Amino acid sequence: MRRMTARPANAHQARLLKLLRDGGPNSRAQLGDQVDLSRSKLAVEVDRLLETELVVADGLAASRGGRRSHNIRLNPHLRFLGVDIGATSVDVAVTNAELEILGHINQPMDVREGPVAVFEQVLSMAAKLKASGLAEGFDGAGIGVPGPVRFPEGVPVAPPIMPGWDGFPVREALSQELGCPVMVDNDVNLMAMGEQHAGVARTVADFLCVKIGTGIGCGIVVGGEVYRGTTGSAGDIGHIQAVPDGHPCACGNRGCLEAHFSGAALARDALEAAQQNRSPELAARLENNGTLTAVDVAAAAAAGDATSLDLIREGGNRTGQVIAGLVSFFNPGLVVIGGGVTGLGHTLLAAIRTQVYRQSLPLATGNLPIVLGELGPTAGVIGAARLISDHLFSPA
Amino acid sequence: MRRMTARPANAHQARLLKLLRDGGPNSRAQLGDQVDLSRSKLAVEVDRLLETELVVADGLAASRGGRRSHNIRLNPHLRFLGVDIGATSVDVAVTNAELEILGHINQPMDVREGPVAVFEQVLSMAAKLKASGLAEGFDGAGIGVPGPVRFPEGVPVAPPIMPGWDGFPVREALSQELGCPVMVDNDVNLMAMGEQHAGVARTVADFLCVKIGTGIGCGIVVGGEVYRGTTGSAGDIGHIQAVPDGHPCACGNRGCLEAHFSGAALARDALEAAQQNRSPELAARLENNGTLTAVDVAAAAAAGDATSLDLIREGGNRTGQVIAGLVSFFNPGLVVIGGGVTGLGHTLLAAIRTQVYRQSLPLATGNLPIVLGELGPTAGVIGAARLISDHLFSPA
DNA sequence: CGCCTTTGTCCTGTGAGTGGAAAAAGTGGG
DNA sequence: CCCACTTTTTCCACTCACAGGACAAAGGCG
Repeated sequence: MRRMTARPANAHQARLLKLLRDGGPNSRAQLGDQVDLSRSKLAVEVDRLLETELVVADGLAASRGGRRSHNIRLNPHLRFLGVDIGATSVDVAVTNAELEILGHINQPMDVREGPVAVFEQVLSMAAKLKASGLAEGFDGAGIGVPGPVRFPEGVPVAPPIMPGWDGFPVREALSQELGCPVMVDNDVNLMAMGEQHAGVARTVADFLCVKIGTGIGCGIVVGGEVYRGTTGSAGDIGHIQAVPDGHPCACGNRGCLEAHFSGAALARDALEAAQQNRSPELAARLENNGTLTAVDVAAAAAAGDATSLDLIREGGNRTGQVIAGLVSFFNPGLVVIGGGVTGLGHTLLAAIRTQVYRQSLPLATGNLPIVLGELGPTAGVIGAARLISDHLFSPA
Repeated sequence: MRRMTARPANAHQARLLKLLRDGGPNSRAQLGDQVDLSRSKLAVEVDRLLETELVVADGLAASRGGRRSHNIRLNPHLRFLGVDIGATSVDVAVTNAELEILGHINQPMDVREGPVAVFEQVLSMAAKLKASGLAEGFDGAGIGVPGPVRFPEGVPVAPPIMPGWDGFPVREALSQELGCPVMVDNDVNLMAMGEQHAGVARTVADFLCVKIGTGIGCGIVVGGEVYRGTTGSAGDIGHIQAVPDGHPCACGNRGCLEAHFSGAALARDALEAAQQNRSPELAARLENNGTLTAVDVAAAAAAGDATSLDLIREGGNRTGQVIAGLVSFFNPGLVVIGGGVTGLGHTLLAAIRTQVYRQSLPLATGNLPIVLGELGPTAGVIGAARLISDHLFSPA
């Protein structure tokens, strides 16, 4: 199939496309209820969208008491590629225009191998998804990288954990390879967009999305829009000082949150505990696997290992302390916790909640839910698809 | 004179009014250069504005090489009232429609006397400004209060340092008394708007404005707009923990920034230093005045008093530490320091800068100016005038 | 089968806005 | 002082988007 290249010609069409994306198939009449346009105008715009083949007719809708209306839906052949590059693994997924995941692959990988090697892998994963018949091509791709991005250009800037990526024209290169429009963003921002689109943050205008993986970052949503800061590094909370004169951090300071709690820090602490024989559970796992990761700590904690539980609680406290400060400052309507360590589950969440509710003022915490992300590993790829669809469903 | 009641009829008129407010008198042609409207359309809208008397003709403009154009300006009889209620004093000022201060009064006062007493004083100050011939009446008033505000209703919510104000219908009441539209906001937000309108932040879209007075607060500007948070308490950074297990704070926690550095904390520490004879300079001032305030510390520091300098440096360090966290999180393009303690001047600023530049990552601090506010005590009232003018110069 | 409701199409009127032409009001040089 | 050139302002005709009503189509329901 020929790939779609059309874009909405005006704000009305853009609005309609987003309604169809977020609400699925809809009749003209239902659309009319949502957009405050005259029926004639609406009909004209829908007809034009049909001409572009961005939307197609889709049979009859259920009757609402009178004549049945014809349904309209986004072209079911549209395909978006969502790519979420983490520090230690890549997620690649195909979605339809409604951002439903049709196929999803996850593979371990190390970003430090550099952009060329990583893209090779991403492209082969995309090819595998194509080969399985899910897509004949892609109409757009969103891609998340674990570091700050100069958003308009789609280029990573000074990413601490991604040596070799600084200034690499990710957007440009991938657009070339895939032959479709590409948008690049920080992985944390994409997670926030994912949870906003299909997860717990659907109805909240201002919220924070804290991702605890190999590092720690925070997506900031203001008025429904991701806020990226002046240089694209907003939300980089991993290097906020959590412990005065604490552990040394790769950034050169001491006591950074990330140095005290993150996937990497947790693995390090777990290893130490195992070697010092403070936790038989962890020691056994070390014996078995040769290494320890956050997953081992989660499993050990689930098995009741006291040391692991302590590690999680301690980390949750630190994180909660930092989040408490952010809550006072930002006064969000919701805080979402996500990322690799969500496996730590309720123990972690309880520790965070305790700190936040204790340290922030009641006015800010009074009605503040602090919850785990709903989408798990799919948040990033859904957010990536959302990113590119927002772009493509805007007037050119 | 009859007060103006007209409002712009559409977005174009609103745009024009704001251009005239921010750029002063302008010719039709100059306006045309800025608004991307056809000459005919522009002429129509200007004529309508002239009819409403919101703008008036104002003689001929300088020639730009051809026919001289007629100048247009906002009605010079328009008057806004800017009120900035602090914890210990009130500022009231009259501005014209271009937000230039025509008269400004400051009087000591204690917010804790409650809204009724404070308003009595504000109204008498406003009356005094009227009596001096600066205004015959007010076309709008902006008012800042030192605590969180439910913005749409203009009502303080759970203000910690303003007992008796919780839920008091400030907007409603003042509007009644003054007979003009009123908008209410947090004093820190108004300071941010003031610096944005006429101060150091004129060209920056995203910035923080930290006000250190009796308490500590932070105005947050995102994309040129003040961000107020879900419940209106955004920027309430005084109760972020700055020192683990530090001084007890009125809020019930320990180690809050405000408990370690603020006008009140500084006065307390100075008193202690004087009584313990650690500072002859401060002791002498205590002897003279019977009390000590931040002003005394500033004066003593200026005179070279080592203890006072230490207090300021210590406080600046604490504040800088918190700001460093906010900078990492928010990645602003500018940080403005203002409020009562700006008298502490460069010593304070240097301490803050040191902490921020040391603790935040280079990407966020690389091009980040940290400066003192330019407007001093007028920032609040200018911001207040700006608030109400933004409201009145928007389509009804 | 007839009446009612809802949906979709058509058509015309209106008002906003554009862009060109021309008039008005300057400047500056010969 | 006159003339060529510029800029500003007004005027006017034309376009275009859009609303909203009339009407046809299609279905539900008694």
